Amino acid sequence: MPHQTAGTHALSIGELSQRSGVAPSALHFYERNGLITSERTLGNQRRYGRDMLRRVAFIRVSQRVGIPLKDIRTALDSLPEGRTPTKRDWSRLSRLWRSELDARIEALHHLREDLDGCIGCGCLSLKACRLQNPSDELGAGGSGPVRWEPAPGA
Amino acid sequence: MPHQTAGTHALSIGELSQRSGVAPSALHFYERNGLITSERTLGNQRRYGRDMLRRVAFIRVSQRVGIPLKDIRTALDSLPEGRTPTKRDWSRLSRLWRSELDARIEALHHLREDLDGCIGCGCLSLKACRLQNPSDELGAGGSGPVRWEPAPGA
DNA sequence: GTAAAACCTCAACTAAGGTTGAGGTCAAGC
DNA sequence: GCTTGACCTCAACCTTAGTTGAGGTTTTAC
Repeated sequence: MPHQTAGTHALSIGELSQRSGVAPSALHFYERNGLITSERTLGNQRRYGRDMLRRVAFIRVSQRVGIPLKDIRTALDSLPEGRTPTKRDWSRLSRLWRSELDARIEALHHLREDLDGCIGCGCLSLKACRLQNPSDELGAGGSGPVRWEPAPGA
Repeated sequence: MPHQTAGTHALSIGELSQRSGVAPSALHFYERNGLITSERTLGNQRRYGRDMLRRVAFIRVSQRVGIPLKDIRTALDSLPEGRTPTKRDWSRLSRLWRSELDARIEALHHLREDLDGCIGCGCLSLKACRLQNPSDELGAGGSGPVRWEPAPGA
């Protein structure tokens, strides 16, 4: 540990890990995948700017919303280069997931209705039961709603 | 194709695949994992009873709800052996996922509230922002609510 | 100045839910 | 009776999101 305990110095990977609650191996992984960046010491050890704390925070929050890392990366790539992102920047990004979350909730409500129908009839019939014909709601080849669940078979 | 086109004969894997919309490779996979079963012809080809249609249907529906195959298998194992499941049986199983779905919806609502807070302040602060402290709601080592999302870091 | 803790890279492994391909067999129709 | 499509097994591979371990280097603390 360096002398400063809560100052403004660059963070080692251990410190970032501690403060963000994300394992060092995961931070390595994020860096390999372009989600975070680091400077290096003369001895090749990573040093993170303090804005990386918020960046990692954003990554975790996004994951909680269910966004895949690939998409999180795309969002992060839209941050301005050359300057530390402001609160306004982060605010904008967070807003991105808001509609995602709404859609997800909507879809679960639908699913619940359908499930209730099926609980009632116990049918699960391929012909009659809507639960059996997701093509209905995914557009069956058209450009329907976004497929927000992992979509097992596709 | 056999002569009967819509009768009551046992289904080949191709037929089950067609009628259920699930790829043969996935059916193989389900069988390997004990989610479905088949008889074999003298020539070692799979023949499925017609109740497998509903079984596969249940599997897909469950996946849409977000239940992992392992748990779907546990549910299926609770079906009575020796007789074809009735609608009542399927109804009971479907009801199993109902509370699962409710919990999921609940959790997303919470998350949305938290996200709204963060959109407002743009903070993502490790100290102040609830989104940053999921330990709050996961009990931080206690036995809190069920962790229903993949929980990336744990 | 040295020991221990922290760090480095790289490769291999994990889990879920499958898909793909090789090499060989079965069954249906003509 | 033979061809063709459907089927069989088994092993390897895919994606996502990482973890684990080996073997070696840096930093920190005393």
